Amino acid sequence: MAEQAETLRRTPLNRDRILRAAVTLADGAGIESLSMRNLAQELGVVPMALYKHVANKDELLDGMIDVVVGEIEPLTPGVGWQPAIRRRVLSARQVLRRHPWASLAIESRSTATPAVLGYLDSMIGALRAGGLSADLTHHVMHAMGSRILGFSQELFDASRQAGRTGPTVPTPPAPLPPEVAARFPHVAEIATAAAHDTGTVVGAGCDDQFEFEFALDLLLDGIERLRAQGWTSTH
Amino acid sequence: MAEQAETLRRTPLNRDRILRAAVTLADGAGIESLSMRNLAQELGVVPMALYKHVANKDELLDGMIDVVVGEIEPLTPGVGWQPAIRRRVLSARQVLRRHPWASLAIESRSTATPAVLGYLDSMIGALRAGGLSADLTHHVMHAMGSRILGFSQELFDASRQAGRTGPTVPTPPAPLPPEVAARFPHVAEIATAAAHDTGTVVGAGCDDQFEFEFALDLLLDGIERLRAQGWTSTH
DNA sequence: ACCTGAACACCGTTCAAGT
DNA sequence: ACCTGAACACCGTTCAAGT
Repeated sequence: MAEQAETLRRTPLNRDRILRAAVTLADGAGIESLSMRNLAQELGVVPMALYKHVANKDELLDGMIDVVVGEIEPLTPGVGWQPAIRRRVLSARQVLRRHPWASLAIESRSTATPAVLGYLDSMIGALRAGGLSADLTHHVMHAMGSRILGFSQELFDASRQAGRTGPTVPTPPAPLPPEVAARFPHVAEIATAAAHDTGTVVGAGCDDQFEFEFALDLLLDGIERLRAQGWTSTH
Repeated sequence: MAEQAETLRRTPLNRDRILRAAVTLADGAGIESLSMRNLAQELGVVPMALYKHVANKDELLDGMIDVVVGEIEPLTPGVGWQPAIRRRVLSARQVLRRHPWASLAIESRSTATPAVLGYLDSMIGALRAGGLSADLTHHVMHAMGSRILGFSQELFDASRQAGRTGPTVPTPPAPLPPEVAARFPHVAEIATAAAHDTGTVVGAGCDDQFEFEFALDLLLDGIERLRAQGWTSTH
């Protein structure tokens, strides 16, 4: 990283270079290490130089989110709405797993950037083209929520832990301590009964591919059923 | 608030009083106003005095989350698993709407506190008592995700905005600007086609009761269908 | 006109001095 | 032993001084 800053020191600073460096820094050292001062140091530049290209830290985060959203694969043409949405959401999930800080950053923002709006626009277009009414599509977009961008809000998500370096260092499974298991027997039963490869219900590695696809298909199948029934909201 | 600090100044400091004051401060002034220094001032106490009762700010936040979770109504006995879960999740939603900072705080934590574990334990118990296998229950808990605690992760949630004072000051509807509508026609169609009482798909007030219940019932109905089919995971 | 060091108004937390 | 002021190591951002 030091030699990276070295080689880049004399190439002129611009918004794109700042955003890419910020994403790399957040990926590697965690979002809590991303300060204007740290980022400037990484770029071999005085902190105030950043403010020529981004108005403030919020705008920096918006730009970082747009970089991430730009990595999501475009929609596959020529397939039904359900596989089209399914593939793209799973692509978004792969991207979000490469940038573990991004989901929390997106949630904290609450204002849509142009890149995010463009992403949503194409998703809505795919649903409409698949025969869903505007009314149903509206509710479906709500019901899918953050899953549209490839992340479900699990109650306890190991990738959210501070200082995590992402999928290159998989979090070790956290076994349920005996005193916890005794106090919360139902949690314990569930944790052991269906424990898959690397985790437990309260431990790490549980937001894995299977759980995500289970929830995704539960939603997509329910939506397809509503579409086939010609469902409309009554209010 | 000043006179509140006045009357409480001489009553001895304890963990409970700190947590309640912290929740009130976060409710009223927003989570970004909750600093150890501000909280101490609100309690008429020197900042360092807090550290006698909470180890650090993270533990303070854990305690605040437990206060909030403690406000959720217990399970209704004597009804089927579906209405039981439904009622409690909707109760949790009411609670979370009183404390808009809580959902983001819960998401950022990632380690379960005893109160949260107790809540999850009783929910799992209700599902198991309703005839769901341990295997299905495990996946269901994942699929429900944060919705179990009464909040869905909407892509854009107005209540997440900094400085919001909660449901007492409802956020005004944000109409879609014409240039945005022109650039993202599908978003515009959805926003206008199914716009309900106070909002648009990218504006405020969209995470309303209807959308939440729509998604909740989509999941609960899908789950009931799996249960009736005797669904088991194949992996 | 551009760049940048110092400064401002904050943080959470440590630590040593005072009682 | 307890309490607490000052201090430390940070923040994001403003602003004025230097080129």
